Amino acid sequence: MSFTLATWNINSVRLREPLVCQLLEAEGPDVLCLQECKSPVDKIPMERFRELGYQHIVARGQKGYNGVAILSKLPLEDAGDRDFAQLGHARHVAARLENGVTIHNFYVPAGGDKPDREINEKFGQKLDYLTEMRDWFHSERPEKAILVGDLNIAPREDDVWDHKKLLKIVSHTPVEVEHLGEAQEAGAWVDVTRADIPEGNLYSWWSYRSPDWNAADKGRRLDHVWATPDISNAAHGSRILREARGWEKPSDHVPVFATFDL
DNA sequence: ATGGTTGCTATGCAA
Repeated sequence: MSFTLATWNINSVRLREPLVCQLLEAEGPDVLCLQECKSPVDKIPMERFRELGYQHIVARGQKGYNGVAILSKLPLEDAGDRDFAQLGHARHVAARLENGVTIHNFYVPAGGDKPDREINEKFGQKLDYLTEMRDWFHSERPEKAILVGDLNIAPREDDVWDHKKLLKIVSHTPVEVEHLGEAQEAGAWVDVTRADIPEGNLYSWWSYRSPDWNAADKGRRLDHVWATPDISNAAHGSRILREARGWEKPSDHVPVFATFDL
């Protein structure tokens, strides 16, 4: 059995319902994980998604902020959620496919502007969120699992447009990279995208504030696909749909894909 | 050091 999965920070699922449909029609992933839906679950426009064959939907939402959803052609069951760092935010949901694979969909806190928890509470919350992810994976020891989402950290030098310029910019500071690395290690998660594409710069996000995103290309790889070692060898075909950043009324993030042969 | 843009929702906050 083979299935293709995509992850996309959609930055309002209601505003961008047409773009979600465009992606589902053009690419037809078996599973699409969305973040920043910015919608209560009962206001997610599910009808069009269902018409396109995505009959199975698991979501967590809140008004205006955060929100995660998993749209699937394949049957899946809700596998719960966790409120890491007790923020009361809809930032995680899990679902289980019939083949026993668990999919974790994450939206890690962005962390505010200043990379200093003494003066910026949000940065501390981001680090705490990652620490609690680490502790949970350490106790849980995930198996046959895939973790995707907007992790709001670009860990490698070639995950950003200028490593040195970004060392003090939230999303690429050493302390964040270290926290993310500990969470990854605790679950023995394999970075599927980088296992597939080990060389070269990779970005999944370009700021709205950069006037000519394509020419300037000041991107970061904030969106990730991880898998546990028991299934990571089954992953291939990773790609990042850069062109989606140029679509009409785009999200600032683009979809990241991987295929699993299981 | 600062501002640049977008979305939600009605004013500033979060990203």
